[in-house]
Amino acid sequence: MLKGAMAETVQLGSITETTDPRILRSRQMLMESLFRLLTRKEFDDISIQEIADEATLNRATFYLHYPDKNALLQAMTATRFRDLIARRGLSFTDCDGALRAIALGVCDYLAETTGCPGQLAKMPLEGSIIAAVEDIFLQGAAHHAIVPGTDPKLLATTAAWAIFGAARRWYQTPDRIPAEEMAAKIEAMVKPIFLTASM
Amino acid sequence: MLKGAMAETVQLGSITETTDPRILRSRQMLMESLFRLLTRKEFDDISIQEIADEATLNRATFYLHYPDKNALLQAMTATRFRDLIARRGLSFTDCDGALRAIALGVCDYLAETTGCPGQLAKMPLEGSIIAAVEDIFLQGAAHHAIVPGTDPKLLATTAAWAIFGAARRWYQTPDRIPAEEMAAKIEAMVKPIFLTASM
DNA sequence: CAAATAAATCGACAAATGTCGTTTAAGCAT
DNA sequence: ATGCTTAAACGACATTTGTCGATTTATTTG
Repeated sequence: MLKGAMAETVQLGSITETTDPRILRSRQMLMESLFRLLTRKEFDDISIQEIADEATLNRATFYLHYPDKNALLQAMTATRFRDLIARRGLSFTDCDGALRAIALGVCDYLAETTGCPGQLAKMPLEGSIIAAVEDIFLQGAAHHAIVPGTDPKLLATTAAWAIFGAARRWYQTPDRIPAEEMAAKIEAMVKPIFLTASM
Repeated sequence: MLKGAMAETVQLGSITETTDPRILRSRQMLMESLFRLLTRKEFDDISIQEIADEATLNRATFYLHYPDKNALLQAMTATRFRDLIARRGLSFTDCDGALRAIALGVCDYLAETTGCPGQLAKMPLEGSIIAAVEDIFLQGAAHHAIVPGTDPKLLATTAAWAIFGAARRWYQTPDRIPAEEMAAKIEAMVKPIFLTASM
């Protein structure tokens, strides 16, 4: 898979900020197209041609922005999840109960976006959601006194994976408890990770 | 993607045990083929035809057992990781330091199996390794006094994701600390999850 | 405004994917 | 040993994928 120039910018890793309205517009339309199609069909049954058609873009244009379907799903998920968090004004700067609020955000996102719980297994959302949660933690870490021997990145990663894993299990459970209740449980489990001393 | 009969048994979820030597043989050969090919090429660059050829099986036979390449990778990873753990005789029944040993197992598995750290990002190993770790925890839970309000499954899932996430970060880090050292860190972070009271 | 830059379109291509119906042969039960 | 069951092989098919080169069109810069 030779990855091509891909419109100058890269999706994962360090992003060369783009202002070009054409690029922004194309990517946005692709993400919205996929989202719309997902309400009707399963991810696996959606072809890149369909996504391009729905976005009124040429198929080749798709490949100019994303290497494959998964990358688009990834990008879409990251964007939508970040928006959800942003709408709720979570930044971990207002540190109180932020952990619970983030957990709740993940639960809600899974519940409102993913159609069928069984389908979740196939979708590679992990990367995007986990990365977003990780980022929030890291932002928060900047506002805290840094415990000497501790690696904030490792803590953020570990906590993010723990939260996502727990939320995922919750969502896949047949008869779920309320999201709020689950968020409280997650908070209780994950909080101690951050209190890890002597590392 | 109509999933077809798939040789009577299913990969994920409840597995209808098979004794038929033909089935066992085919699956084993496919897993070994993929492993061998992975030492030479990247996962993305391996076609199903190649896997089938390497296994001296027909391509159609592949689809009799796995819906796609990812499912095979998943199965292969689960099998190999379980073997690694089994070779080390880890069962969490010998509870002391088992958590650290499992963390070490995950680190070692990633390091010895995955070729390039950057490639890891694309591979959906999560499901398989995490599921295996989860199982080990659940086995262990059976040997412990069950704390009333606690859900062992949730704890197992959360801890498993935390461990995998941490190990994954470690493996992707350019200049890694020794695996043993990392395992100790992971143990320190994850242990408190199991001590969560009042859930 | 005009020229340079770069994104989007178009058509085409070889390759890979996923699925079928049919045939061959291995495993299993009586 | 005989026959039933079912896995594996085979060949074929329509579709999707990923990539190209060439062209058109939109944006930015000077």
